[in-house]
Amino acid sequence: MKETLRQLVLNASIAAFENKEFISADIPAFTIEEPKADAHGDLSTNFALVSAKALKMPPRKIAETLLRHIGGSHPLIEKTEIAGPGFINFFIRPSAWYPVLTEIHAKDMDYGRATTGNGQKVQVEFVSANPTGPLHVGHGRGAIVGDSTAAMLNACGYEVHREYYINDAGRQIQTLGLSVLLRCRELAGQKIEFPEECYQGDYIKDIAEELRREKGDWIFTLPEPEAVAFCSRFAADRMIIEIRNVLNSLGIIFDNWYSEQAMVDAGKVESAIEKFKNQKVIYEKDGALWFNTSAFGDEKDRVVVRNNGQATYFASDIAYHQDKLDRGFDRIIDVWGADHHGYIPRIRAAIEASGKDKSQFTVILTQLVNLLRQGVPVSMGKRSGQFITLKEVIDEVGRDAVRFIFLTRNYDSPLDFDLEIAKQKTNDNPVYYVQYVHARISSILKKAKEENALTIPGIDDPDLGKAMEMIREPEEIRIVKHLARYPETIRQAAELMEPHRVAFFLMELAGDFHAYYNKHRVLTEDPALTAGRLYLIFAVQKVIRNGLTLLGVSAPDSM
RNA sequence: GCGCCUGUAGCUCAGCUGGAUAGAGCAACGGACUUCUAAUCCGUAGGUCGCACGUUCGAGUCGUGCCAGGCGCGCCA
Repeated sequence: MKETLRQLVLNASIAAFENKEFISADIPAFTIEEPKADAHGDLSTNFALVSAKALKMPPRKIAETLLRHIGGSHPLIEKTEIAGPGFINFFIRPSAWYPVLTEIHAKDMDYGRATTGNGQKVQVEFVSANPTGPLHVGHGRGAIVGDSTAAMLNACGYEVHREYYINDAGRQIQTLGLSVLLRCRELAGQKIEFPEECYQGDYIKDIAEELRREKGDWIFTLPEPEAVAFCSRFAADRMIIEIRNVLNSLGIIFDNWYSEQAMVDAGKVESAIEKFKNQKVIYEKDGALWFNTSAFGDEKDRVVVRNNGQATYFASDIAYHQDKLDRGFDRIIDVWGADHHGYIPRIRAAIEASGKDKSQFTVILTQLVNLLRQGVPVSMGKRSGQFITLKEVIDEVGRDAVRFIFLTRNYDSPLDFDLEIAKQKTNDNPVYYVQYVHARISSILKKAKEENALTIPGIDDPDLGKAMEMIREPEEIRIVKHLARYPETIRQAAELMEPHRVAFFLMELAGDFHAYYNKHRVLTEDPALTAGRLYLIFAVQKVIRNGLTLLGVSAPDSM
């Protein structure tokens, strides 16, 4: 619809130019958009305002000229007007919206899908929490934002690859192993000193118990370094399984779990360092190796290999991102917690140093989550071991509500997650509001089926046209207009990587539907009217279902 | 001190990359179930868009400077 109008406006401006009424055919970018107020029509353009300078004419004069060339008898347009400083408002004929419904029914699950991605390969890496402890709600936010962003990119024709990077090399894994080993000794009755830098949580004890069940005292026969190494591997494997289960319970499935250790073992860190040494972006100073990140906009250069010969975390990340590029992804998206933002410039430097365009690399920073219970902050201290895990939150609140809550905020804003509010089945928790639409419509369709005289017209049904003509209540037109915006919403959400736009779209659509439902009956005495309304609400149900699916939220038939 | 993010109704948040009279939900108040699910709807009330300049036909949106809060600024991960 928008595109049709855009063409109409452009053609009219060209006609005016050829008629020497406009002095230029070079028109600045103008918009076609839905005005906020219904009184301003269905669609509106600022053409006359933005082109006033180029045409050296007052906006209202431009608008008049343009409208004269558009003429008064377009099949889509009921009427036009010039308003305010020079907006042109278009009022669309109700019948012009009907094809949207037919399109929804024809495309069904594919309604809203686009091909703008052109099959480009995109990798979305998210969560990637260290396997040294359970996931918390902050990880949950990244998980859900990452997963839904991936889903939206996929819906727009990108070939999406979801990946989890496992930090299973390095010191924190050693610490994990040591923590477990000490707990094993404790279980065996030995007196131990449990260091403060070890992981304090009870899950360490659980893993230690499991290890003892499987291996008994065997672990104590190993020399300490080997025992720690074994415990590290054992514990990390257990943690990964646990993490995977929790993410699965949110409906999140990764295409790949990428092991840092495996990458190191394959020599990829060394070869990446070698490569950048040859390019002279890695150099030696004070016995350490440095990456020349400041040449790419970072505050200062960063150490890659310490003077004791140990590679830093950054070295692994250089190699990892190099490997992503080598795997042929056109775009790389990393979802990180906001506390890692200082890390972006150096990773970006590593990407640019390998000759890639920085636009191919995007970081989504999800802001902090404050976990509350009835407005009171819940302690999140990892050190104390006293924290509420993501699993506990999901168990208490439910998958759909957790996902929706994280998706009704821009990831840029810090988020208060109140467990008590999340549990309530009210409008503080709008997931139910949206799902209720789906359930209500299912209920109507079921009833229509039971009264089997009432059926939804098929696309080839000769009576379809007549049925659609019955859709003319303002509340109905409002819904159809809303449905028409769905594909654009998905495109924007994907392009901007802002899945919350879809959640808000659904809430607004739900609002329109509930208002309609309370005012009008779908199942009536008039077969044509009923058919038209069934056609409408079935389309609503499909869009709600499609949108919820992208958000990873279920669309129940009854509630 | 420097960098990133945030600041919109009492609370939680939107605001479609600059449009017209700034919107929802919750909370408050008043109404609507013998009808397809009341997890719903209708109405009332609620605002100096942190503050100040600037950019232009037009600013919650862009720029600069302040103020407030959060998070970062290791040869840690």
